[in-house]
Amino acid sequence: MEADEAVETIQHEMTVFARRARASAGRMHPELSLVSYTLLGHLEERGGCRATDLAAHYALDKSTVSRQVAALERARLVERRLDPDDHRVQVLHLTEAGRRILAQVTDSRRAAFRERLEDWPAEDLRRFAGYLVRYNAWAPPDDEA
Amino acid sequence: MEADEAVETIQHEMTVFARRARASAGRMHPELSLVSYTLLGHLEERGGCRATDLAAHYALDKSTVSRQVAALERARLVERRLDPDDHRVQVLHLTEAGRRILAQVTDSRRAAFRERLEDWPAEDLRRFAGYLVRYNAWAPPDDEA
DNA sequence: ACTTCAAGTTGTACTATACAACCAAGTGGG
DNA sequence: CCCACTTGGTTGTATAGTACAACTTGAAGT
Repeated sequence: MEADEAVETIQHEMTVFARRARASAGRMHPELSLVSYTLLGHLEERGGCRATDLAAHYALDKSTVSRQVAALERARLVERRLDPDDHRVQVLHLTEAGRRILAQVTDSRRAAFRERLEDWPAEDLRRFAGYLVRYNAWAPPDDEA
Repeated sequence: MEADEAVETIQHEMTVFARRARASAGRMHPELSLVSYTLLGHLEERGGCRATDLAAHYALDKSTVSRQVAALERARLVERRLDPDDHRVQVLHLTEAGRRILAQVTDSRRAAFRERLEDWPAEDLRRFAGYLVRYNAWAPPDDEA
């Protein structure tokens, strides 16, 4: 395979993947959309942050995040704590239920990935993981993420 | 990196990518959504097919395809030809304009990918492409695509 | 204090999608 | 030959996710 051809293949396969991902994620976990899952994961990693940070980090409009967070709060997966120093700010935290659901969905996603990748040699897994990190780390001129 | 860790990284990075892809594809090409682009590409490859085939191939509801195709027809990018042997069937074909737009978007997407991948050694490109093909080729128990 | 800025919410609109109900055209058994 | 069934497609309706614009409230700077 030529390098140019490889680029085209990458383009094609990434496109295929992108088209499939949301729908299949939704089918796997009707209880937690890909976006909600991502936001919950971010909260877990950071141990709480502001809606604005989520919006900036994921290139979503603040209104979008506002509604997502409202839904997550209704579902009792996150809670908001008013920042005592700046009353405009609501710091978002996972609830116990949120942590539980997140862990559960993460497990089930992990199981799906494991199954999908179970026949791969360890060396290929490592390389593939590395390539993906490198691919995603690329910062576009006008950042997209 | 351990193999398990690699699987987690793959999961994480694929998730990140999936979340970003549609939005950025939309921003790159407001004139042709990712789905429309994919459908047009399919028509180009096959040189015409039925709406039902598109629906089956991309795991989309026939109503979804119907509306997408209707929009593409309104935009004069595809045309429908009634199958003379079976009047239920409409065979879809790219129009000249459709071919043109498709080529243009493909070029611009290709340029974006090339830019993103320009610093990669050829060997890495080849391997990455191979991994993606292999990843996407996996047929889930209850197929998703 | 008045202006300006920042964080969020709400109104509105649009796209992609699914499911169900439907129509129209073939197909096959009695 | 007719009626039931199947297949390809459209339309009605509902939902999720998203953006943009207008607004509210609180903070900060001159």
